[in-house]
Amino acid sequence: MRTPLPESRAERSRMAVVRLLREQGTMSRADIARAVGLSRSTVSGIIAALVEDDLVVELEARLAPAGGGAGRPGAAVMLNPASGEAIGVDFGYRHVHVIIANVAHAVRIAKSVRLPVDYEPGQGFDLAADLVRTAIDEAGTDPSRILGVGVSVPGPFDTRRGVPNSGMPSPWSGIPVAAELGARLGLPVLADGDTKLGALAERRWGAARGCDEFVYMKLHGGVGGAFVSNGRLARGATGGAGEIGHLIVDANGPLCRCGNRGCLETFVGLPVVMRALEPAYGDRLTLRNVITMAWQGDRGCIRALSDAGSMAGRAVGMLGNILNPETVIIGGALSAAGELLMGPLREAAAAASLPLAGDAMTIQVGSLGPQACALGAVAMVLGETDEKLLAAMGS
Amino acid sequence: MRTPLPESRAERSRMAVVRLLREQGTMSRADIARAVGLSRSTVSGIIAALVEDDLVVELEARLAPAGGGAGRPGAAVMLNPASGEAIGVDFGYRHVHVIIANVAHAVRIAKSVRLPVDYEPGQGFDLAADLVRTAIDEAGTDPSRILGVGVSVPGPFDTRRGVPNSGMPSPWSGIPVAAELGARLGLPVLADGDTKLGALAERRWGAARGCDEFVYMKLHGGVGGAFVSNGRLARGATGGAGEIGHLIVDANGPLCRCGNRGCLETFVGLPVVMRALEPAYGDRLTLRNVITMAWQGDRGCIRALSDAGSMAGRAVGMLGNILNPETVIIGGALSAAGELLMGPLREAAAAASLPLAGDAMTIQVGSLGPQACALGAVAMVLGETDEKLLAAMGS
DNA sequence: CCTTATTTGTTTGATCCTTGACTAATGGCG
DNA sequence: CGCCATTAGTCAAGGATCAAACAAATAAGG
Repeated sequence: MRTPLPESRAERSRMAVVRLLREQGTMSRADIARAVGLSRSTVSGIIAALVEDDLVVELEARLAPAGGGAGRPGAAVMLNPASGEAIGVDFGYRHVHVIIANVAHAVRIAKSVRLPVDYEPGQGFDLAADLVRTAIDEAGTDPSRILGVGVSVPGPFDTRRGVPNSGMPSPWSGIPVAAELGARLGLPVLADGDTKLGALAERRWGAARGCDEFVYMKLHGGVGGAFVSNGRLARGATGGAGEIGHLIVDANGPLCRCGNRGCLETFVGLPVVMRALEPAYGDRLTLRNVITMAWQGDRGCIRALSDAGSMAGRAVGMLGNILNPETVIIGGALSAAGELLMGPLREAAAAASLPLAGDAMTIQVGSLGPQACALGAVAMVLGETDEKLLAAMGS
Repeated sequence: MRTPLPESRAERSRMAVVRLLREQGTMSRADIARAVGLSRSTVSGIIAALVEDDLVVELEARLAPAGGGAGRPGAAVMLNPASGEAIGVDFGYRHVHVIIANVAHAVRIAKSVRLPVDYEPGQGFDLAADLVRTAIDEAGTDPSRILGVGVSVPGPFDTRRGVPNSGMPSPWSGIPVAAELGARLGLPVLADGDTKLGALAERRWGAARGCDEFVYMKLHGGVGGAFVSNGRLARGATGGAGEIGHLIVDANGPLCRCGNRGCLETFVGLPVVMRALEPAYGDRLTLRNVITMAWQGDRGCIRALSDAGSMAGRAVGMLGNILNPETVIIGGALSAAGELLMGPLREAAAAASLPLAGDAMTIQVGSLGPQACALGAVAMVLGETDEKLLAAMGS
């Protein structure tokens, strides 16, 4: 009775509800009606059909009514966790992380493998494919229930053409990531840049939950970012929106590989911080060491983190003036330094931003830690996968 | 047969069509169907009803089919120009402009009055109200057919609270602009910041027509801006998004009233340019003089414009890296200098932006000139006014 | 405790919209 | 020139959705 793709109106409504539940987890019928713009009665019918097909389950839990105070509480419904799983793959600059989460957002398994710094993408794909297969195996997931694989790629990503696009020479340039990994796995694959996915994850499940105006800043090997405006992730003309590593914070600063001076990336970012400490501490230091020592009171380590924070804060202040976000989320490895980084960062941001923007802005550490990008990849799959789940529903 | 406000589904569809026609001007039924997501048959019915009510007229003109090549051409329909008019009021920093345009986007009348620099808002409201009444009179407009009045206010504007909000002391701070003018005119009034409205106008009718990723930069008394991302104007948490006057382009530059050094506004902007020329040329110079003399080859004037362009370009380059727009539109009084400003601006922008962003970005002068903000105010009214027109339709 | 106000979920007839088929009008191709 | 492919506009039949009314479930207030 169902045509293959020419989604009927009913099919579209059904999908809108499923997608919403994938993103939001658990809601009442009335919540859903408000969110997708259908009437309560229509949503009731759709939910009944989905329950009939075992795609949705109704919990005994009751949800507080919308008005806050009085009113009959709603019945919580959620996607049947057994109805699908999504895989997130995060290519870091020397790791690959893989997680599997079900449609209820529960992380079923998380694995990780170390790679040499500046590994070749091909090497990464092979390893990631192995890791994904192992994870599927260990989790005991039925491959037919996998909705898709989301991939997080370091650096800017041109979503329209589907390739990494840093604008500078890089081994990742021009590689059709989704196709490469898809060929190795035989699964549908979606790809995007790490910063955009980190922002997506923090917005859906982390510190920026539900926030429609925010900036995500990733202090990691390089410095990247992304921002959400009007509730939608900005991509720009070629996927470069939000990339703030080359914001100029000091016109007389050190030379950057981009050809300018004083880019944010020349002050902040893991290699720069580590190199600053090398003369005094040697080259066996890890970031973890630095943070531990700083907390124990080591003045040099404190200063290194504080310097990075100040410069990042200057950039945050300028971004605040331009984008006027409600909140700024700091992610990436450096964010593990906590207040040692954030104190100076906040101070510098306040100094550099106008009261109009600065007073309205909170700055906080991301709440998802190193899993942020892999979770974002999962969120992308849960948010964008379409027919798969519905096609599996039978008559 | 019609309930007052609980818009039925049909009513909503009807409104969507009307609103689309207000924005787009003239389309075929098939175009409308694609744009609002209804079927051709439904749109046909709606148009028939609107024609019946004299709100829409069908032209003899035929529009080329969508596929480009073959196919039956569509019949052009547009809103009946006699069915409504919108008024735009632009408070400049020493002028008030008023225009009246009909729903077909035709400017029926444009008037302007000069004010002392830094006039009081109250004074401006009184004058503007008089000017609007005169304009309505001269145009012979029936007041009952006026959809609303849009107001452009200089500087940042907090749309959520409906008041100007520069974050710095200003006579406009905290004044409920729409209410003030509405009380004087007895008409529905909408207000927003000049830069946002300029961007809106350039997007709808000007150089950024239909562009979903662009930045608008207004080089005027101060320096302001706005940007569109994902096809939607960014407002930010408190209406400050896009305000780029305090982007720091030279950390060692002159002190700015905002408390930082080297803000864009300390290099570009009318007063700064004029003051730079004062020692050599005296204080009787006007911008118009400067531009004329520059075109005639005066080295000092050329240099003043070129310096402003370079600094603005640096900011454009940085904005390009962050926002990755398809195009950047330069508006405001200074943009009248044309290539004398734009040449150095483009050069500096190219130097400051990464290839990823810079190669994808065109920079051009706005095409609406000094009327941009008033037209944007009209666009806001045409885009956001709702019931008024439909309520007037009778049975 | 009982009433009132509020919100949820369900039912039903009416309405709006779409699907599919048909005709009209054009460009491209042999 | 005549045929085909393509798109626009219209019409009838069948569905999807909604509005209205109702019952159920709670909080707040007397």
